[in-house]
Amino acid sequence: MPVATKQINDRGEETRQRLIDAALEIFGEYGFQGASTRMLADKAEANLATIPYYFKNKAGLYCAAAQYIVDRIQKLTNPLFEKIDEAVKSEQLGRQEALQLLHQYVDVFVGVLVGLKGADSWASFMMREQMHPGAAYEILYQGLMRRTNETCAHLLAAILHEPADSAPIRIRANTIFGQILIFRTSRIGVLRLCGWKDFSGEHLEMIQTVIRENVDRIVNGGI
Amino acid sequence: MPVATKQINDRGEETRQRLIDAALEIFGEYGFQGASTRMLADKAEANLATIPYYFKNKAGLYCAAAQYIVDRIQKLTNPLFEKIDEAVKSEQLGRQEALQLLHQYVDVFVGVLVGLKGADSWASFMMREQMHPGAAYEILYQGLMRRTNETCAHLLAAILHEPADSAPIRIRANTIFGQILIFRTSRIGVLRLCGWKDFSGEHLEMIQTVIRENVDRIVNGGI
DNA sequence: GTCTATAGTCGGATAGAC
DNA sequence: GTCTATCCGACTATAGAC
Repeated sequence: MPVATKQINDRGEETRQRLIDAALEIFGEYGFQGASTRMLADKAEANLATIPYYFKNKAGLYCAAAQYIVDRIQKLTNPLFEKIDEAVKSEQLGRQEALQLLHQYVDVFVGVLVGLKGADSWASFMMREQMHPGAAYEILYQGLMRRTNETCAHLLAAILHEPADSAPIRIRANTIFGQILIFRTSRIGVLRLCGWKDFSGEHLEMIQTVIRENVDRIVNGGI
Repeated sequence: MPVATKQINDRGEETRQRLIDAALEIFGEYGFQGASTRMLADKAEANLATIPYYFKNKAGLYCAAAQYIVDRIQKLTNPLFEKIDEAVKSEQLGRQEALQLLHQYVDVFVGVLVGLKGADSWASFMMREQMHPGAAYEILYQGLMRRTNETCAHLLAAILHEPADSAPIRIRANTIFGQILIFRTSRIGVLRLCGWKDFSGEHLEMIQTVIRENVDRIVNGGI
């Protein structure tokens, strides 16, 4: 490929990526309807007409942003998911090993949901779609939520000796995830209640420790 | 007061209330920016100009809707809050009694957050403000969140013999609330994962039972 | 207290130059 | 691939009749 062509392509790819970065922030803050194409283009330092050029329309950019979130989070969670899948499939998953994997599950999601810097807009984006499914809901559900829940359910099933798709296991998987999620969905309120400025360092560790303890107690009470 | 005057006032009050009802639904679904005054007026079957007349502007209606949510939820939670406050102040709050009150706390909030019909728009409204505080945040925080968290913290403090404002207690109070909240914030996803159509009857009872069990195990593990 | 009419602004999308 | 210019519809808020 000639150098000139490659440079042109790269310039286009950069503009495309700047639009997605801007979309995450702007859609995250104002929602689909609240965000205007002018805000998006300004934030990306791109021309207004580049949005229909690269993404067909505003909704196309919205879906591209959702897919970007899915890809980025999958990179953080997939190593653990694959490890757990393998352990579950091997059918030799002991109680202690499963509990240890559950601890890692908690750690990974506390890291991603509570600790990850710059994930505020990702979280807003996802929670909006959860509360009011729109064009990007299916992308997020299929790409993230389903596997996240099923992985936790499989671990609980191994520990509590119940089928992974039974209602009590599904519910309990959600109560575990909910203990982490609240520090994201109610982040500002929780920080204020605790008198903290952010969830960093020791605060993050405390949250992790408490939730790990809770999880231990929840699954051990069911012996 | 002459009958004629009263009738006029009532008609005005009715219009005002219809606007607030519409505001809860429309703002809940589309957010502040996504909702248009035309949608609001149409839904309320009121004239467009009644919005600035009664609430000064769109933001005024938004805040009035927030205050309405606070008032309605307080009516559902205050009886329990007052009972708990009294028990805590009496300084004779035993472990068993505190645990029983904690069960009632779970039941009330599962009822309000998960089971309450027509609360979808209330929840959307509140979660939006949580994620991106706007004009109504202070109304919701002072009116609902603060007391909800503090009440749970006081009960945990009585059971675990720690100060109510210590970080571990505050965190644990949030992990308990988070177990309930997820069934609201991720309602659609959870229903889909469980293969349910709604959270009614036996499903609601199962959620309540699992969370109660979890709470028992969490606080009893800390002996 | 409610209505119509309208002013003034901002929205998404497109056409066509470069 | 990026830009300017522009169309046209939708928006909030107000003025003034009833």
